[in-house]
Amino acid sequence: MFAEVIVDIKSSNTDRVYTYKIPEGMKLEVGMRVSVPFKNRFIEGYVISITEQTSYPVDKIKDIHKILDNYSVFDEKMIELAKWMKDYYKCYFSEALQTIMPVGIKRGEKKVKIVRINISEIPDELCKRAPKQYEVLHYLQKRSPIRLSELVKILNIDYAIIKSLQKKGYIKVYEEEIHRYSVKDIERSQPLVLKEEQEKAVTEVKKSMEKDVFEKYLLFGVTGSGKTEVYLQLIDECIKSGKSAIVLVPEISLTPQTIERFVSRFGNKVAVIHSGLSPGERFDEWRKVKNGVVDVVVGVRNAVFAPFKNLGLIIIDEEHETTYKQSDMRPKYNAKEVAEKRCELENAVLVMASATPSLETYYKATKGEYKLLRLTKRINVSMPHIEVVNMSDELARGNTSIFSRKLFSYIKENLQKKEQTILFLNRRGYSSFVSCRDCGYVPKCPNCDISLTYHFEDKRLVCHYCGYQEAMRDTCPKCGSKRIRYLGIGTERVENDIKKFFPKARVLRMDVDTTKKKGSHEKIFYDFRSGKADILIGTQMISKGFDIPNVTLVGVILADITLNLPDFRSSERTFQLLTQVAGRAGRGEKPGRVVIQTYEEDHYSIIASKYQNYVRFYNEEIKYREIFRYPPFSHLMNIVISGEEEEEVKNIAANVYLMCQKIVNKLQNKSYNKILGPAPAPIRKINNRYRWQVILKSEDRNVLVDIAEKVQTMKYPKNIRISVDIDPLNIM
DNA sequence: AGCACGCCGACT
DNA sequence: GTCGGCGTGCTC
Ligand SMILES: [Zn+2]
Ligand SMILES: [Zn+2]
Repeated sequence: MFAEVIVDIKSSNTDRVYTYKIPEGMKLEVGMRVSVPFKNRFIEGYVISITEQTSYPVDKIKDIHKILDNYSVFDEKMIELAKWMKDYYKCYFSEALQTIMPVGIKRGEKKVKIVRINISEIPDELCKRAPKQYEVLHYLQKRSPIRLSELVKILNIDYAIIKSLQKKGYIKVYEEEIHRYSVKDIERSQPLVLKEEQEKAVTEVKKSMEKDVFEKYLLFGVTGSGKTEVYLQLIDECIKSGKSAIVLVPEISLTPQTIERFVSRFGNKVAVIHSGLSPGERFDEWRKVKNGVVDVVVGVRNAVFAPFKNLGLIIIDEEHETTYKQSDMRPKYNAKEVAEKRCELENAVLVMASATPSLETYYKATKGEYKLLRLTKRINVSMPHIEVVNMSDELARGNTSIFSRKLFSYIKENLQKKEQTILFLNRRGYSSFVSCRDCGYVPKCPNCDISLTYHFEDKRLVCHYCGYQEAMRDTCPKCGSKRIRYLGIGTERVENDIKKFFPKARVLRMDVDTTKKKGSHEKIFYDFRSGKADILIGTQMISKGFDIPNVTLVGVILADITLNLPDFRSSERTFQLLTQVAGRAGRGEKPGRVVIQTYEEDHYSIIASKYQNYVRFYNEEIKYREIFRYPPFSHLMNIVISGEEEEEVKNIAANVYLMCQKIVNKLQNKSYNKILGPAPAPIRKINNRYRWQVILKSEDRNVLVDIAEKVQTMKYPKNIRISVDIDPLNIM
């Protein structure tokens, strides 16, 4: 008997199946982790199938060394899922499998090679005789011990150098283990009586679950329409029919309150996977699922891989959230797509829910790919009163402060009434844009229609998608005004101005600076909630999460910042943000007021937010997407080239561009394909590495996948790194 | 010749 | 990703 094994090596030429012999008496199962001989060492591998025969010459086949766990990690469907992931996201098979695997499973077994210097003085003759070896020793005098792989990368050397130093006894190389750093009783709740719309949604989804068929739903429910109760009753139905359910929740809203709602209904049948778990704790939760101890998993992105044997339902709360996309690590997967695939493989039902669905999702719902369920009525929540203030008017009337007269007077009133205020300001971010203070005009790229980024160094306006450039203007092309310049405000400025105008107000600030420490985010919320401050100033983070009943005023200092992010989704982000921010005002019994300050009061995102009308926003935005062929009318792919020498990076980026062009030109089908760039990435330098990017736009996702394959297997100079993201949600 | 070092291909 | 083998080129 033979086992087909995927080995744990991240390289394109080992990304295939290797055949091993199963020794007599070894009780090997499909999906087990094993240790196998590979060249002259032992490495980890994953058994993806067991066969009677093999086409590979039997005399060359080695035996499996040993089984690593006493159970199978992946069932057949999970292996199928990994196969799909590696093809869909163009990653190695081993990476897909490791993404599905719980991190804690490896415990202390993983080893790394460590290099330690063994002499105090570097022999003089080495300097001339073997300069590279001298360099290594010189470096080790400053930093030793160090990981071998790190040393090789930093000094850009070959392993042969280490080998000869080791032979001479100047250094020692040894293996070391990687150490991992190392629910209470809640009163049970009863199902609530559903309102008509909720009842209808539950009945509809229930029908599909009973039929055991793969079905996809979009639950489009306004803020406060009781989506969670719908989830709870669907899960209840699912469990009753002997199946299990997964609920994906954005990290930020996985609060004690949220967890309590699930635990109070389903008790110890619920496992919670949040990002604060240590690898060991994660592994424990994973085991609970595997052993059938729980029926429900509530968790963040990677909870989509919860290894239920009989999955019936996946719910994705706040479906439009970008946290469902893993953008920092390979594979760059989106849990929404993975969930869809998993449901297909398991004949389960997928329910995606949002008050502000992503354009792609709503588009698919209009095309009938997702069945649309609506919750239009708010339960026990009144809609806040939303007002938009045109900041150009304020300037025209001589008000140069960052607060409009309206917002200023509302803040004053709120302070007198002892009611709380939230002032929202988008993070100034890594890029800045230019706008006309008189008419709101913002220079955009003629090719891509995204806002141009202002570069302070050379005073030029640059498009981060395609590299288009123009000189900074001194007059507005729309109205002729000379007041066209960089626009941006930081949270410090808002805090200072509040202190200046309202010296007695107690202010809390919540931004990247004040929330660096773990738990500080929660502490600020707790302090504010318990009334320790009158005004909370914050960025993105305050738009979701905790309910604060006493907040009756929300001020958006400058909606333009979000509106002009260099991203084709900036309008969508703005609408989502403003809707969420509006939901923060008046959640208690007191009615809320929202003031949105902007220079672009006629923008459809702003108008639709004012009337809290998603469909109105959607109808405008979808037109723009179609004209400029952005998703859902195409797929994007972002290729980032990084390295220490900017010139080199730029040249490689140009090569990558040419290669993409060659592939596109050779295509037989006449699909729409466009290659943009190369352009400097919005974040031009990270960790001393310069970054350039090439962006591709294609109607046919397979074209992008093919190019991703070629780009990733191409040879590059050492120190040049390539990162490919298909369907990116953030282009940085 | 003898060593240093970069490059290439194979690993079941 | 990691290893050994091999070719080149420099020094003794
Ligand atoms: Zn103007
Ligand atoms: Zn452009």
